[in-house]
Amino acid sequence: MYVKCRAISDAQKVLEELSSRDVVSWNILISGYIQEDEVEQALDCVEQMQHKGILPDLVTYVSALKACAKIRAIEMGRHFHQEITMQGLLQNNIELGGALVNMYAKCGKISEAQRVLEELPFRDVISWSALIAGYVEEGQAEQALKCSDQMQHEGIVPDAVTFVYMLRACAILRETKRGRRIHVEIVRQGLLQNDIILGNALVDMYAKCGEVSVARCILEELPFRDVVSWNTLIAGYVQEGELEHALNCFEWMQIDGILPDAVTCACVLNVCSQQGLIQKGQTLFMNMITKYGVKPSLESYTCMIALFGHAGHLEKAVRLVQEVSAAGSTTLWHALMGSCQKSADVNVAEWVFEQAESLDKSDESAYVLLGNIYAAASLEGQVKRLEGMRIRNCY
DNA sequence: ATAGGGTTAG
Repeated sequence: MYVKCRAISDAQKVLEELSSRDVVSWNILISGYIQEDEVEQALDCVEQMQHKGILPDLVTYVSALKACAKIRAIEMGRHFHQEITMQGLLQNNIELGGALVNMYAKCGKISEAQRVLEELPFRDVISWSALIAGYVEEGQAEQALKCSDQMQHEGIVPDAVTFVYMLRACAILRETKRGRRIHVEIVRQGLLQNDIILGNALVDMYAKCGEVSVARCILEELPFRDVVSWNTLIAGYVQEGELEHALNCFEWMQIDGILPDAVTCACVLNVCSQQGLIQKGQTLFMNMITKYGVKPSLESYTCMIALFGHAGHLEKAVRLVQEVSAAGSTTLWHALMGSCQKSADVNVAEWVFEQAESLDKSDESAYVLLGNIYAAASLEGQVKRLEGMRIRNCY
């Protein structure tokens, strides 16, 4: 109950207070920690239970492998694999096989994942999909599609998850034709009616293949859309250089009742920055906090500073740098000085440098950047003078 | 009673 209510510390407390604990109570706590992304704790529990003389069962191993997959702990994963083999647990349990293939695939050990799959007494759509996923994540899209063929040759029908990976493979290869065949199959299975993730993967496949207008049609025909659907389409337009359309989608998504998230804001802010759309960028930057509940990241600031910098609104840019913590300011001075470098304006760069210096004398990067700008303008004397200053101020 | 694979940027 506590695990399902996401009150993991209460679950832990109850477990500690039990007069006796069996493998099931431990398994429940372990799966709870994994659910909360507290993977180290989960693995710790596996050790603790063994220490207390309780042997892991196949459910424990499934969770343990999932934990290893999450943090790419290949050595520990191999250790569990060994224990599983010694106990002969793979012979009669299909879930364990899937978890094992997934663990190797997530750790980037595709050939081991492949070998494990081949040696399983039973293969199903899940263990196959885990392997296909591994190939896709490694960028080996051809292999991923070959696997899906082989799977179907064994009489196993792809499901929504398999299709997501097959579509991603097509996107990597820009294989619109193959993607379209998969699309037909998905429609035939009626999978688009209640699966937004699959719908989004389809939109993404067409977008990445350069068919953004098709992607848009798919998006519009989905039974509903979420923030990822719109982000995918916006990214597609950006990729094709259709920035106007990208900005329009930003409006459409809000009309559609979807609140932009951090990904949306990052994309749109980049578009504003590329296009020199100061007003739009500034409005978005303000709305992030007040309307969308998105805390501007360091990248958002970098974007705004590049935008202000290129437009010559340096006071605004400097004020923005002053807003963020010292930890991020180095990056932002880089961005600001960088925008001076592009316009090759030595005077402006010097002014920005003075602003930076008055804030943080120990920061070397401002010296390096101004030095580069002097060098680009062949002002060797200034380079030397600056070097002298840097040595005095930074050491 | 507890357990396996999934989407978007740069």
